[in-house]
Amino acid sequence: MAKYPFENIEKKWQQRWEEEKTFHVTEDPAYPKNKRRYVLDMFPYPSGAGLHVGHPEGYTATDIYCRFLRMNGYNVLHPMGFDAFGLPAENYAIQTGTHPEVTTMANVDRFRAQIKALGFSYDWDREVSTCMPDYYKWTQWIFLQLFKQGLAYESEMPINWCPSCKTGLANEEVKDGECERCHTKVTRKRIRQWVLKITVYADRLLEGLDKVDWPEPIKLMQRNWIGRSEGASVHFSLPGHKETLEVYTTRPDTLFGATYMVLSPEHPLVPALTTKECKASVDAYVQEAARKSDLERTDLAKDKTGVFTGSYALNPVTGKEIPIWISDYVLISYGTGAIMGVPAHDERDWDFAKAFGLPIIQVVAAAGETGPFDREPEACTVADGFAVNSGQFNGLPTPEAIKQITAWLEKRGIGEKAINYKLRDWLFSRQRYWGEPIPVIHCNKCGIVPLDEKDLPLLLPQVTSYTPTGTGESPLANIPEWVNTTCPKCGGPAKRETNTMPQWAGSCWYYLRFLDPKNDKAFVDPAIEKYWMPVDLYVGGAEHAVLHLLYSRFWHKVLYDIGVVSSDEPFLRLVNQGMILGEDNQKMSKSRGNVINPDDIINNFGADSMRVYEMFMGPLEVSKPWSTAGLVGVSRFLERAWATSEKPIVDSEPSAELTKLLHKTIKKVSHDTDTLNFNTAISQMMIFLNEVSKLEQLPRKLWEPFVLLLSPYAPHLGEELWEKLNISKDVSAKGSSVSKAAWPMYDEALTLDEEKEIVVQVNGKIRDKLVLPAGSDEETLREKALASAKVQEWIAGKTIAKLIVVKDKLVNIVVKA
RNA sequence: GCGAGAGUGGUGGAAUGGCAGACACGCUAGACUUAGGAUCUAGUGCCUUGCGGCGUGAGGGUUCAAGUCCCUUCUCUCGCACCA
Repeated sequence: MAKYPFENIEKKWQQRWEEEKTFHVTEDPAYPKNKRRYVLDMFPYPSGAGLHVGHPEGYTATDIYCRFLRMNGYNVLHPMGFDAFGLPAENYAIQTGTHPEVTTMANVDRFRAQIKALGFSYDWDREVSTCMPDYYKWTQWIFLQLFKQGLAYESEMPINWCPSCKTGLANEEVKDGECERCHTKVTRKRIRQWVLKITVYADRLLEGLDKVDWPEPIKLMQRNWIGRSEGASVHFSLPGHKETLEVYTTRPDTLFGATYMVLSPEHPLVPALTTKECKASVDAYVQEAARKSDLERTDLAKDKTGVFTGSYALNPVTGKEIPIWISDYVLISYGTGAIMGVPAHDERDWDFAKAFGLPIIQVVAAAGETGPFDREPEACTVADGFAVNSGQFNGLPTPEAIKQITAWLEKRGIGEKAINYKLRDWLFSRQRYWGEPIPVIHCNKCGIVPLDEKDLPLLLPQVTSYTPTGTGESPLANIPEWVNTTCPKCGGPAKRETNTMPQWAGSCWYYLRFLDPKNDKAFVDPAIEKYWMPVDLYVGGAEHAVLHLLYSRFWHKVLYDIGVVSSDEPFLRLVNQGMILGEDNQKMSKSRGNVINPDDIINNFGADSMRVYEMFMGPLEVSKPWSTAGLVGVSRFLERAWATSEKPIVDSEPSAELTKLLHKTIKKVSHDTDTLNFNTAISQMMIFLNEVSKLEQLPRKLWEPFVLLLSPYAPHLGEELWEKLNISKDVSAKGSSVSKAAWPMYDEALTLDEEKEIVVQVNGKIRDKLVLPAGSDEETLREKALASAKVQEWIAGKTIAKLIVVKDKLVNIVVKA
């Protein structure tokens, strides 16, 4: 069989689509709200390596879905753009002196060409790149809104610092104590930073998850990251000091068991609480802790360390003095940076008390435990139970004890109900060049002054050196003529902010810019925003579970609160595509040499084969290995479709059997495409084609619907086959495209079989099969089953205990010896 | 350690609690040929000469019936990791 001319076909149709703007979309009011869909891909970072086979997986899925929706009468917004600010281009600039804009634009061009070569139905008139001034003008504008809302502030806390990237990192960017990007060990550094108050939105971000159709694991990851917990604040008085020591605990019911306190080494009260005798050891410990990296303080040092401060606090319920220690197992960044030590009911406190010989008092007993409870317990128990050794609260089950002790504390003004989060504010500035300049000015007189909105965009200046200073200042700090400016408020001399925004900034809101990408009056026109938003389907990798997807939701909620967007959640439905592994079942990587290049596949097998194969590999959501042999199988399927199309088209009626198969196929492909189960939809099309390709002549009634079904999957071949079909109808004129044709309908009646194969089981084992008219009643099934000779052999001499009949499916005869 | 997900032929994978292995790859045999990642036909879970038996990581359970539901357990992948 001749190889089908995919090179010509694919080039031809890609040109046609481009020239005729086939996929250009407008806010046509004729479509009611329920006939509009916004289907979004996670836009790529245009790396120097070019497109990866992973990219087309999600892009093909959404493309098929969009084409399917259009053919079903929907107005579909399906845009693409580029996440174009980022470190690799800047690092390349440091090595070669080439401006990041030059490399980035070259990479964007390459990515665009590669993406277009796959025949996706994007509206390219809406393309955006986050590094373009007319785009980042609005990123800066959003920053100003955050600033005005009091959600952006400067801070000088010790932060995660990547010595290799020479920049600060957000908590979300640190994995296993390493920089997520370059795997360098993260150290701590104290420099001035811009921080966004994402914590203010913690509850809203949590609640919003209940409203969206996202994979549960992703929701769970976000919930865990936000890490809300309920408990109580307790104020311990400090004999000899005016201050009190506040701690946060989720187990106020264990207060009677608090036998010591621990402060984080960074806690502000440490100097005041340290007695003369203990000063030397405390100072040494504090210094040692400051020197350690986070990793050393956690992973490598599970053995508890700490020193006594020499001071005591009063346990508010027992009135006893308990010693105050410092230890690095208490984190300054969570709660109040201080804890009460309840060794009997907290593993960490148990370890600490054991290490330093501190008293351990049991205050919670398991249900049924009888005591006595006056001895030191043998093991730490964290489970709920009932209170013991807790005075008036004895006997209360844990939840009730928590309530009552909290109320008791509140009444005396020494404690109250409290809520805490693991989520920290978002460290938003980077000490690098290739990012959005933060649009604020530092004035000696007026302090921090935001730029006026009319002065946006604040352009990135040209620099001679891209090398980060490494001292905590960006390369922008080395350009005096840019840094030195005048204060917009007082007109006096002032300095520009030299930090830039992280890469997440541009990707936080790109889905909004796609709506109205050329608007220079607003970041999006409100009417257009209302027309499309929110995003109906968002497809991308799971690696963004807590980074991009949390940041985006945060910004979106702020934009909602200031009234510039109409929904409080941006992405209604999220689907994560699985990773495509190498043929060796390992993650694709240059070092393993198992990388598949999409360009090679397109050149050798065509874009349609690539698309259909990636969808045929398995379910969209799971990881699966690449197999070139599997690709060949799909390629043969398309070859066969082409070969079949070369047969003479006839208007005669197809056989009843094939008509039935056609209607079953339309039904299954329609359903499976709608639910994104592309692999089984393709399988059904293969079954159909295997039968139809046996014919000598091709009935139009079979072939037309099949071409329509195939066309979202293999759009170039689809167009070509459609054109071939319609030559006699003379509608191959300009503007005609299979993508504008109507999706085929099926007749439910024609999908039903007249005869059903009935399985006959004896004691659950298949002993015979009967063919009976569909809908045969139970009585008939029973009679026919019992009449079967094979069945008779198996039930001879036995008594029938039970007889189960499932209509149109099976008969199970349960017999006893 | 905690949390989540996944374990089905030689391979990728199908299966509203009702015929396990659709579809595809690979393999075997045959046909054909303009030797092409051809094409066509038949076969292909394991054991057994056969009747038949056994099979969805392992072990229990519920059910007339379990890949599917429940419990226990193992392995792998991912996420979090002293968050009080």
